[in-house]
Amino acid sequence: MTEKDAHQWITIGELAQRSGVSVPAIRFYEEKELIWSIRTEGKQRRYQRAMLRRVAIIKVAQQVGMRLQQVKEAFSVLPKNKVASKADWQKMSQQWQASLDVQIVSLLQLRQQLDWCIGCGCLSLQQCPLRNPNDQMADQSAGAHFQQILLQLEEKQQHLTIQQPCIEED
Amino acid sequence: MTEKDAHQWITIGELAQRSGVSVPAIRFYEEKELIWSIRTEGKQRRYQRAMLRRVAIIKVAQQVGMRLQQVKEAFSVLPKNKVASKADWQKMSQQWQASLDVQIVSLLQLRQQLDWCIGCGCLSLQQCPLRNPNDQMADQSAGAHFQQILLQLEEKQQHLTIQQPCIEED
DNA sequence: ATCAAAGCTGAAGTTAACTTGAGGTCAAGC
DNA sequence: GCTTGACCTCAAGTTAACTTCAGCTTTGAT
Repeated sequence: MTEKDAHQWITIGELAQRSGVSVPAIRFYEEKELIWSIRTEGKQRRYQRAMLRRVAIIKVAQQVGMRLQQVKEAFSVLPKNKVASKADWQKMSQQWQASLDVQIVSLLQLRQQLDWCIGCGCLSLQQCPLRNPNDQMADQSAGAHFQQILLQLEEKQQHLTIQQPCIEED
Repeated sequence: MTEKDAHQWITIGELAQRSGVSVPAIRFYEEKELIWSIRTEGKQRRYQRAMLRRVAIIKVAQQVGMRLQQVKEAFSVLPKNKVASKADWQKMSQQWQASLDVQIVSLLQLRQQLDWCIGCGCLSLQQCPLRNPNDQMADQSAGAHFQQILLQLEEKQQHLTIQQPCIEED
């Protein structure tokens, strides 16, 4: 192994520590084929640094209620046994967007249902999104209020941080 | 029981069917104290129509990755043994917003990470949000792009419907 | 009065996503 | 060359959120 090659591969402990998940969890992800490794002569796992990105994505996806199976399916468009290129990730991105958007909209609806629908007094009225899921956001004031929530969230994002330790690669 | 009283209480079967979850699931939620009922002389459960709202909230919350325990905690600010008032729901709403916002921001980050960060070529660059979680969205173009995503989502919401059968109450 | 559909309890089974433990092997610094 | 922390496999245990099953009771329509 050259100096450069040595830099290319990391141990399971390093992957675990730097991505913030446990060592057995990493093995579990590999068993489920969300990530992959090569083995040393002594049968120990060595991961490419690029796996850090995958584990990070797994973690975020789980935080928002996705199953490992869904993540695996999303990853399935990425090439096996070589590092994914920019184009590969782009392809995955596109295929994932629809379900991500459904997820985001669900959350926004939940937030609205609590923050706005209930808060503004439509608890028992016809225009409540909960009562009329197909017809929601129909009137102007609803749309305006929705946009306002989005703008507030945009601000909030500058300050919020999700738990995501040292990731540094490629 | 008067005509009006009879209308007030629904069976477990009706609650299940109209909220779109199974009968055992309803019992399970009650056992976990997310909902409650009174009993008939013959020990059968009878629910207030208002429980439909709770079950609906449970379902949406689960879709976005929340645990029943979290939902229970959120519900805990609502009054026990009487129907929650508008003020009660408002109180719950406020207490839930912070964690909801974290959740939404996580999702938006995931979406961005795939759709924007990777798609635009910063996969291996310093300004990637994945690499610099504390410093993200710092520059102008990032902010502009983020806002654009939000606006697209707003449109999308008019067409997307989450699975949520007949809810009609109070 | 009867009888089927709907309900009841309690216990056991299921799936996802891990964790914990036992018993043995590798590799890197002294 | 040896020791010790990191790694290995395999198996069993755990928690959440239910589902399924067995055996019995209630309800409501005829």
